[in-house]
Amino acid sequence: MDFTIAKLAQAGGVGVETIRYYQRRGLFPIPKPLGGIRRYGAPEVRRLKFIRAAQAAGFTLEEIRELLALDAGHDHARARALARERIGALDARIAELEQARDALKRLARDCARSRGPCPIITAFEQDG
Amino acid sequence: MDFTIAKLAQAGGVGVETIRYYQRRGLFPIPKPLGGIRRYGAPEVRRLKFIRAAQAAGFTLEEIRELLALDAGHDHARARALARERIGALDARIAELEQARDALKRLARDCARSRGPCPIITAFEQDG
DNA sequence: ATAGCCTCTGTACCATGGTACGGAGTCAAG
DNA sequence: CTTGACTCCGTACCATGGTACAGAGGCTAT
Repeated sequence: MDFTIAKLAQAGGVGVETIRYYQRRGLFPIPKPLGGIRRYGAPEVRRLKFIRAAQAAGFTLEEIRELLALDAGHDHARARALARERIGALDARIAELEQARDALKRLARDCARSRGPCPIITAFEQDG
Repeated sequence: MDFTIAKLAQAGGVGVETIRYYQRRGLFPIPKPLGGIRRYGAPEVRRLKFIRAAQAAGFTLEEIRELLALDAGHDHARARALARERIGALDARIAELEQARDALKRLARDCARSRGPCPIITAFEQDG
């Protein structure tokens, strides 16, 4: 509950430089130090975890900055708009990756059986 | 069937500079010009489409370069190893994106109904 | 009170996948 | 036989998301 930047970084599973980077990017508040060194606590750990989770959902740091700037979470409309936008992008990306995965699976199967040019390479060349 | 670089780029839906970049990266052969200017044909269009398809599947340009270097597609074993590796990564990434999407969907629904702090923001802070 | 580790600040550098630009050469049409 | 569009080449620059490092100062244990 009383962290230096290194402890905070460790708690969030990131590097110290990453925290500083987030501070520079405006994703992270810069607490006023009690004498030269900044102290962090549970809210900062949560914020850090939020950033990582949002990143996993494909939000860019800039979008995350905006989400965080919807101070205390009272601008529901804007947050929902960002969420909907991201859900759409996620649906599209998931479909794309599934298609790619299924194509690769088929090809890997065929490849094990065929002779001559590898289907993994030739197939992509046809319908790519 | 007789393309300059601009036509090739157009056929593949990329920019001219992107083709040159691929040439520099070794993903693309540099045909010997018939006098100062290079000519491309159907095989180059296929190769370009292959590159774009492989990118959509999440291969890096370096991996694509390797796939293409499995000259004429005869190194099945290596191609399959790359494919399997990529399939695993795709499965993992798809699962991650699905989880993120489902979480966002739930939150967007809750957000429409709630008052006070927005669930989209607070929820990520809990379980992020 | 000093060694040794940590912090702060600023700046530079990295990988990835391009994108832009200047200068010179090429090519087809008028 | 020149104009205008395109090509080639090299180099520089861009965004994204960090990562590294130098120099100065702070903190803690001995």
